[in-house]
Amino acid sequence: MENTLKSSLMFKSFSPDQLKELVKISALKSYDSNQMIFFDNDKADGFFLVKKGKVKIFKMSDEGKEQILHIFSRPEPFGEAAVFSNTGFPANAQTVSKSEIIYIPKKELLEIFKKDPSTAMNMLAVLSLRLKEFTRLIEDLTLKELPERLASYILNQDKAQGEKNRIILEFSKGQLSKILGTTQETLSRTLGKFSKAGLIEVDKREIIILDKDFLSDISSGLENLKNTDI
Amino acid sequence: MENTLKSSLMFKSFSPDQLKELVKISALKSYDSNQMIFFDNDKADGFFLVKKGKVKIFKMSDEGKEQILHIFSRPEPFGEAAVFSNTGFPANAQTVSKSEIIYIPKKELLEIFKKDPSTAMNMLAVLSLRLKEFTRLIEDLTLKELPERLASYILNQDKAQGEKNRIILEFSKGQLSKILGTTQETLSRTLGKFSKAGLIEVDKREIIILDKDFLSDISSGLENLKNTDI
DNA sequence: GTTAATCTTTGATCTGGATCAAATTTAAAA
DNA sequence: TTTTAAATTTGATCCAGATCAAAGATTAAC
Repeated sequence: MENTLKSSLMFKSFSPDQLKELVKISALKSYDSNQMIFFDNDKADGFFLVKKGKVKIFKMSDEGKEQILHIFSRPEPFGEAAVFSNTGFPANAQTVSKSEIIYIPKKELLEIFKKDPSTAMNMLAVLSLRLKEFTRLIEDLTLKELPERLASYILNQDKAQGEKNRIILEFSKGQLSKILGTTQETLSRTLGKFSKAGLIEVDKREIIILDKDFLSDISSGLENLKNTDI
Repeated sequence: MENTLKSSLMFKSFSPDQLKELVKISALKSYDSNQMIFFDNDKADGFFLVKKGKVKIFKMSDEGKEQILHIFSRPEPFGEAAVFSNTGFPANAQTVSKSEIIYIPKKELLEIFKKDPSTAMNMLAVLSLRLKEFTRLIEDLTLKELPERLASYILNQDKAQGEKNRIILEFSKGQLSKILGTTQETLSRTLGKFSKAGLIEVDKREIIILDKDFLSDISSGLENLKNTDI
């Protein structure tokens, strides 16, 4: 647990003693895959940190359509905003795989902030980055078309996985479609289009990048496949 | 200037002395209507607070399409996130009307935080609320249809303007369409549909609410005008 | 290894809202 | 007031992506 806490942006500056104290007030909980952690609007008495596994934060419409805001992995915190605004959680949280989650109660956290104001500054940085990320998400979802978003996703993922021109999708295509703000069917078709155009090769959860330049042009809106006669 | 600062969520707990000190480090600047305050990605050395007028925060695509994230008025702060994440501004800022803006430089602000940690807590609350708002914006833009968003907007605005069943639009319909994530033409048509269905009456920038219940049903997705033969 | 459950793909069709273009209306300037 | 510019409306058409339905492919369970 210490390792996870220490490696997080929030508590990275903690001394061994502070970490010990933090561990004392934290609780560790195991979750199966697809288990709900909290629901939109639930009262928030604390926040969470992923120790193991993956957690998706998402909104859901009455008709059951789902938009994923973010999928968190180790050692990212989630649910923090609700703690400081004294409101309910702003969205739903559910595991995407078997997970272990650290829970840090609000009351004790505020004590820590008092003792060590620099923690609050770290938290400000965390929230600011999150805000910036959401700004980009809004931009992507409202000003860009799906091929653009998909190409960006593939390239980002390639970078994150070590620029091997070959990525393994972290989650199912169904989940991915909900991150990209589309449906399973449309994602499937768009991947198909990319394949036929010779940009990628898809095999189950593996994607091999064949034409990075073109993919990059699509991701920045310079190119599209509309006039490509495939 | 003191009044604006004091009435903001961030500095509401400041003593007269603290306020005086804050005023000393702040700068006041006047802007014409439609003047840019900063651009997406600009380096951020401080943040802003609206003293007078209105400021829109927005993203813009290469093709010139624009999505408004928020329009701020007195005494709301904007551009704060960039200060704490040490990154550029996450979007563009431009006045929507003649405005007066208070500028608070980063370096001095951090000093204040050190002296008075409770300010940092206020800032955490501000950022958290903003985050929650963006979460709702993403939900609205991706999971709801335009009539739903428009009905919500009208009802919210009515509440904000004193529940008089009669609202005056704060800005042009062109701007409004960019808040609602659509185009001028489509907004015009949707307002027209609402009018024909007897829900509202539109006269220039004035909207009179005739059927609040139906409007409310539309805003929560319970109703739509698809089967209404108008 | 067979069966069942889950994911993914493919085909056919539909639709909300965008786009293009032109006419009106409203507001600002001279 | 008249002129000019800007904002808004209306009409015609188009399209990205959703939806519905069904077949195929993977994966997990027994």
